[in-house]
Amino acid sequence: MMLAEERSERIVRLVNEKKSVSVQELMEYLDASESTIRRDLAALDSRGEIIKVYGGAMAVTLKAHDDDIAERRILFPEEKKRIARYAASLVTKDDFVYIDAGTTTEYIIDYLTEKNAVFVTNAVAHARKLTRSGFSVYLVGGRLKPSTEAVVGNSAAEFISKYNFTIGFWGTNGVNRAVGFTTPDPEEAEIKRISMHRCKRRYVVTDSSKFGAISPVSFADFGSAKVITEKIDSIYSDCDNIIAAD
Amino acid sequence: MMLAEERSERIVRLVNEKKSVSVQELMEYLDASESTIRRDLAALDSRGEIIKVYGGAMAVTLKAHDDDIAERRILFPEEKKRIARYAASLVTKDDFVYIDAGTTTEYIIDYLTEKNAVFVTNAVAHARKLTRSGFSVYLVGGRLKPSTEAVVGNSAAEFISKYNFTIGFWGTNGVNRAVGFTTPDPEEAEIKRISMHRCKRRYVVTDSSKFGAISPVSFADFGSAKVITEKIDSIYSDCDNIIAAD
DNA sequence: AATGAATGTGATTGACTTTGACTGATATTG
DNA sequence: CAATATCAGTCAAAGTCAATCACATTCATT
Repeated sequence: MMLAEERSERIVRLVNEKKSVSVQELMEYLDASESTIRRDLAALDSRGEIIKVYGGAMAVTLKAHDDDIAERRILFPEEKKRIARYAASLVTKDDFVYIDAGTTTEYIIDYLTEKNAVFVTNAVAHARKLTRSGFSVYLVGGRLKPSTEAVVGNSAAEFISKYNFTIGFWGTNGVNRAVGFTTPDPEEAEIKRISMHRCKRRYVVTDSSKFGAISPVSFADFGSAKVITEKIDSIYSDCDNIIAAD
Repeated sequence: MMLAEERSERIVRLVNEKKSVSVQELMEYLDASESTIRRDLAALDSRGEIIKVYGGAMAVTLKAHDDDIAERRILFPEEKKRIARYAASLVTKDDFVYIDAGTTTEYIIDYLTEKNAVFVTNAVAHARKLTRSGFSVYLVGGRLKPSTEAVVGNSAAEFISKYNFTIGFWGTNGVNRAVGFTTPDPEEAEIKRISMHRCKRRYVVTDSSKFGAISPVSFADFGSAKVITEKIDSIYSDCDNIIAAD
């Protein structure tokens, strides 16, 4: 029988590799009972090493908010990866890049190739990932929000205001023609708003399910950024700022 | 019968090869009793050569901390924990606390109890640990240094300069009467220097092995902070700024 | 040689932890 | 709304633990 500690480590490694994994898969792979796997997942989740979701677990990713049920499902994130790959391809050698906290934006990092670009982010996880991949990273300073481990607040806003980004990527919980881009958390919205103001080429990355949705706080007008998504809803087919990632 | 020393060596070698090993396996392989294996594991764990876990032991996965691998070996948890416990007890309700990057300072977090205090740190790991324990945390903004995942550089210095700390804790690689406190990295030294200037009650936490040592860059005079250590070297017994943690 | 202090060992113990099966509650799907 | 899957909780059995004890060996002192 495997040591409990070793089992936990393997779960974390597996979850991080595959991004999401089901309880069933873990049972087979680690040859342990459902109860044991569930207990492990609960413990790892409470330590913040993984995120438990219905049916299994996902890698730790900073998401806009935990109340978004769709985000908390196990989903094979093919769409997100496609979106991320396209977004990453937009970064060029001399860019000074802002990357917002969030799941979709995190995937972008996996596809970045331009080692000369300089990156700024307010997400602790993104910063670590970037620096481990050998990119030059600046972390935004300020209050650390416990639920998402993103940096927010006055200090953060002030910090960002010093920079002028050439390109930036933001996540969103809602894309709506009338109210623009929206998110549930006022503090994160404020950071998004300010960072967008300081940026020349603005991209909102989102899967198509967010089209039409409205979350409590708006952080930008619909026309103020290009939207990268996986397929364009017919209702929005006349918009020239929506890009379908192939 | 095998020599105790040889048995220990074999355990370490086995653990490092296999990454994890159970007590049962070791009993068979070394033909020793459970009691003996357990005693060996306890000793090796306290020396930091392996990590004891429920059911057996795992290899020490040394994380990339450029300078203090040696430190981790010489003197493992007990002394550091004692130092950390004492340091943590100094934090009171209304404190605005700076915590420097480093292993010893990280241990302090485990013993903090004062939930009303506010914390600032330039170490990503410390910030996450603090926020998960329910403390209010501000992360210093600036360039993320890959090797230590600490925030350094101009931006960081400027960020820190906005604050006035009531109490702060710093690690060091050398404590020397003549040259003061020293560390190998110029950038981290700069951050230490600036954060100390902005702080009223300054504490350097260090194990006694660092006394007398000199590292490349000085960041503070010997007299400018109180030193918390586990035992006072006789050569320094006349100093009134050294505290032995009980 | 005899003594006894110091150390290393293995057996035994009761306390504690982990595990897998089971169960009724809750969530998801068609 | 019914069928199915997943969930958290409880339980007994198995496994693991630290503490203690008795015994053997070593080694310095008498």
